[in-house]
Amino acid sequence: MKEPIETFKALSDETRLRIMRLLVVSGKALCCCELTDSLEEPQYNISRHLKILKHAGLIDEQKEGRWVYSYAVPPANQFLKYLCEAVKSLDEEQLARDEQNLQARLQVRVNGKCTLGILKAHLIGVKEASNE
Amino acid sequence: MKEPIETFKALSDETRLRIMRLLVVSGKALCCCELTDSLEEPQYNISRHLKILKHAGLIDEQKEGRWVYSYAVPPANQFLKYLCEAVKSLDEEQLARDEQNLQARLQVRVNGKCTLGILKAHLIGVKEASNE
DNA sequence: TTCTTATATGCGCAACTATGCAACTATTAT
DNA sequence: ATAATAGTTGCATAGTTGCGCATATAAGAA
Repeated sequence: MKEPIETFKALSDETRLRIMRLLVVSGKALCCCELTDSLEEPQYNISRHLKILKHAGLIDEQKEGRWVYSYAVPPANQFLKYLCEAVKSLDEEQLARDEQNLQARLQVRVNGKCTLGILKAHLIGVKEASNE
Repeated sequence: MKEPIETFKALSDETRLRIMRLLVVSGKALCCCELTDSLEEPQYNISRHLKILKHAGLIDEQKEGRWVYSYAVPPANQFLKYLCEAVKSLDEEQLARDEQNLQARLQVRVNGKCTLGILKAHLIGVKEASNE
């Protein structure tokens, strides 16, 4: 009974749901800085939420030098398959924006790999007042 | 974005997930005391969790005299349909026990309606040490 | 070795959550 | 009207969660 609860909990946070959505719909393995730039959330939050998603068994990761690529684990049972479909079926503006940001961000990959780190400098350390 | 999050949150609690499961798989409208006897959780908790599920739009209710019958709302979109299927697909011992308790409890309905209140007296007010 | 950089994490805090208890409302029965 | 009963809710509390900040780790670059 713990497992499904933990899965629902993992998806109960907006940042985590946004991350899952990008991983699931893109089908790609994305590094922390790409997710940071796409969601426009502080890097340390992305990192923390990735850890929670991983602990819940929804994602896994693969290290490549300084970069850690996270990807959605292929659903191991019906329950996870349905949740995955549920995430895909969401139609929210925020998610569409994230996906656009990701598309743009993926353009700067070199040979299919991230080489740049976080481009939106204000997301690295401190959260600034947004003057946009 | 608030809505899917609230839905996931609603399903992130064990008691609520158990309630939803009973409502979804039985397809019936169940009153608070039937759920209390089935889940063997204090009545006031069942009541509170029903309120949360209702607020999340997953269930609705229908009053009949002193009884309040809650039922799973037919999923209004793909997202909810998938979640509903996910809940149905769960295979947990606890859920099986709940369903057995419910079947037994439904036997005592008269003309398809509950007439008895809570049968397991210790679930009414105070939570006692279980000597079973 | 030293610097840079991608990612991770300890700390403190404010907000939220589930719970037990007790008291309450609302509806039916006597 | 009074009692009984199905369900609700306010309060206090213990536990959890997400966040900002600062700093740490780890791996490549100079």
